[in-house]
Amino acid sequence: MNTLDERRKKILYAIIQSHIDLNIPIGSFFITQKFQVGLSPATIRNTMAELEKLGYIMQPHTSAGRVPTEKGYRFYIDVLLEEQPLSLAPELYYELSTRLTDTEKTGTGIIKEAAKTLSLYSHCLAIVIPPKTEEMILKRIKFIKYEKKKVLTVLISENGVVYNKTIELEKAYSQNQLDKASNYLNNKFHGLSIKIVREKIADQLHKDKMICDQLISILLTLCKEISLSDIDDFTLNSLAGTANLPDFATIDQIKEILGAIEDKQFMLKLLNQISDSLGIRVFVGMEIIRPALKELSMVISTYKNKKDTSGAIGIIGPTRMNYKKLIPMVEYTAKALTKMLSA
Amino acid sequence: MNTLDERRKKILYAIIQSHIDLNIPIGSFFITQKFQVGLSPATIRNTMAELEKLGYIMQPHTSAGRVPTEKGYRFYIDVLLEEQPLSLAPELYYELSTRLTDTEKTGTGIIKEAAKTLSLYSHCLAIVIPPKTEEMILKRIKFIKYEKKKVLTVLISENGVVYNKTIELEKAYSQNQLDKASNYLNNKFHGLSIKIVREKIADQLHKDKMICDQLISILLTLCKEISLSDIDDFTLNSLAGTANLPDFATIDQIKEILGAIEDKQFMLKLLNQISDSLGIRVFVGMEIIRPALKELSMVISTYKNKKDTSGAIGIIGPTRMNYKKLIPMVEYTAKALTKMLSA
DNA sequence: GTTAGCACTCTTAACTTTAGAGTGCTATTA
DNA sequence: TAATAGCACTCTAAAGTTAAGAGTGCTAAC
Repeated sequence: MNTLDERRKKILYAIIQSHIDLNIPIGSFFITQKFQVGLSPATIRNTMAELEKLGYIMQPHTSAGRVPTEKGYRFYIDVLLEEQPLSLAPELYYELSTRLTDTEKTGTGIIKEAAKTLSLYSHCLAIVIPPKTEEMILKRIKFIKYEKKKVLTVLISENGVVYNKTIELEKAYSQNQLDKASNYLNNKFHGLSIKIVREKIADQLHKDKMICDQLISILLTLCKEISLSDIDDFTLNSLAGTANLPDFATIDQIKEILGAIEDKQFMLKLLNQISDSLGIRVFVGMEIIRPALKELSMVISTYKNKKDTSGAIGIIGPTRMNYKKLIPMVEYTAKALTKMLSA
Repeated sequence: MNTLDERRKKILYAIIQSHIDLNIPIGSFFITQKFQVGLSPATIRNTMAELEKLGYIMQPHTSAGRVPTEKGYRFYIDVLLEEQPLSLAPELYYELSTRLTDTEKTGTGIIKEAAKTLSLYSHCLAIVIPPKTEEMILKRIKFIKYEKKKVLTVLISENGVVYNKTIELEKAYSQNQLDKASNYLNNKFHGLSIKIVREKIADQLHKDKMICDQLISILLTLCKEISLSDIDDFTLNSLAGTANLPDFATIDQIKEILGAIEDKQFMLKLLNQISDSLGIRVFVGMEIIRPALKELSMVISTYKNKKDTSGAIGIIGPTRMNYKKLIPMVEYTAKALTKMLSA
């Protein structure tokens, strides 16, 4: 796929870079002016015709310059940008380090702050997916009774992310019994993930003579109920928290984005898809995800915690976004977040 | 102010109602067709000229029909709509009652659900302001230690709204001490508001010999720290949760709205302003609040709990929104919410 | 292989035209 | 005297026209 000779690469790069900067179709004459390529417009035109035949660029209409196709952007990101070192806007260093440290925030707060900062500097919509609850490492768990059979579960993960979930039990338990249950869990399962806890709990319970029957049933119910279902709140928060809504998108597109993000299934699928390929990932033209998101791209990276599985943080912007600047930006933010969360 | 004779009222009503329905300037001929007013276009034109002189309507340009001014809308809402019974769209009855009851949600969940439903049926942006933490009635309070000096405070209000707040104490306490503190608070102050608790705590403490010194300092710190500062999350959630973004607003306006809503000060001011005048309140042309919100209006109502002070729920939409339908809608939603929360 | 020259295409902006909606004024009617 | 018909007038919005310019592809020359 990356079988383009040097001249073609050079010209393709010039076209895409110029189009990203100026948001206009790029003509042959323009390139001779902006880039010292040592060729005449006519020659460039020939090469452009070839690139067009290969599917990297296209003409909006017969007498216009060329704009990159999705294939073109893909090549630009995968091949052309790889060949040159990407530099990070230095403002972000300072901003992220101060924003993420000076607050005495919980893990959740840090993650949100990172998203806000990212949005501010990228001028895109920032999105965050929190670490999977399933694989979250338990630091503390507490059950608080607040109605006959209703119990509020508070989970605190290793890195300070707090989850609340109300669950309804089959029968009423006293706060005292609930405290026993949470103490038991805290002692036995501290430092393990919910997933593991659920798997081990049956084994453990009947070995441990000290546990009364009620406790068993409480614990089983609890572990069944604690699931991924609270993911949505969190993601949306981080999105809307970004005050500067994108200039690039139409209202319909924003609707579509919000719709997609409200869709839990979608977010989970996305997270799975990217957490396989650790590190940064760029989606060009998101129509695979939703048809209406054709002209949008997403740059997203996983972040990790001390032991937990990763969440994801990234941005959504126009397909012609400034990848050169934004890819390192997302990358750095994810790294900074990882560092802060595992500190 | 409401000194318009019957004919003028009738014609003003016809203009505003038609303009709301069709979003076009309304001409004299149109009115004779749509309303059986028993007058000729010429007569109506005369009346229109008078109404224009009085400032209730205006012409976008010389040869156009008339559109309502803000003063016109104000009059329409305060006088004209008062004179006729407003009816509630019946779908909402069913929808709200099922949505708010069938879920085994906490108070927070109920409030959010109400906002979502409201947004869905009004096609506007729904906003919610949660009840003031200060005056929230305590049902349960719990402190969970999760780092040396860091404590997660979980408050559950009378109506099931859950608040989390991380606080940092001056010295480290054991979970055991914290449990004592929360038990003490639960016993002594159950059913009172945070505000009252704070006021009474000093008195109570030195009377009660059973309390050790550490506990006193914990409690004082806690009550100092628990403030209104967590309001923002909640409001934003409820806003963004509404999937259908408004068709009416420009991107700039949406930005502005989000900006305003992120502004804690603004929300608090707004809440205070409306909670004085219990019940529903309509803001026409919100440029008082933010200049960029000139063409937007807000219909907002307070809702209450068993004993708590009220929060607010409402919608933001175009100035030419369908008040006739939306005012009772917001009103009913607020009432339904009040009912559910105090059940 | 590269380039200059040139005819050709197509878009965009500016200007012109036209139809029609709605008005205000005046004279007329009940 | 209040209501109305008639009419000239104004202004907008849509459609049509024109002209400039940007960029191309092709061909012939270097």
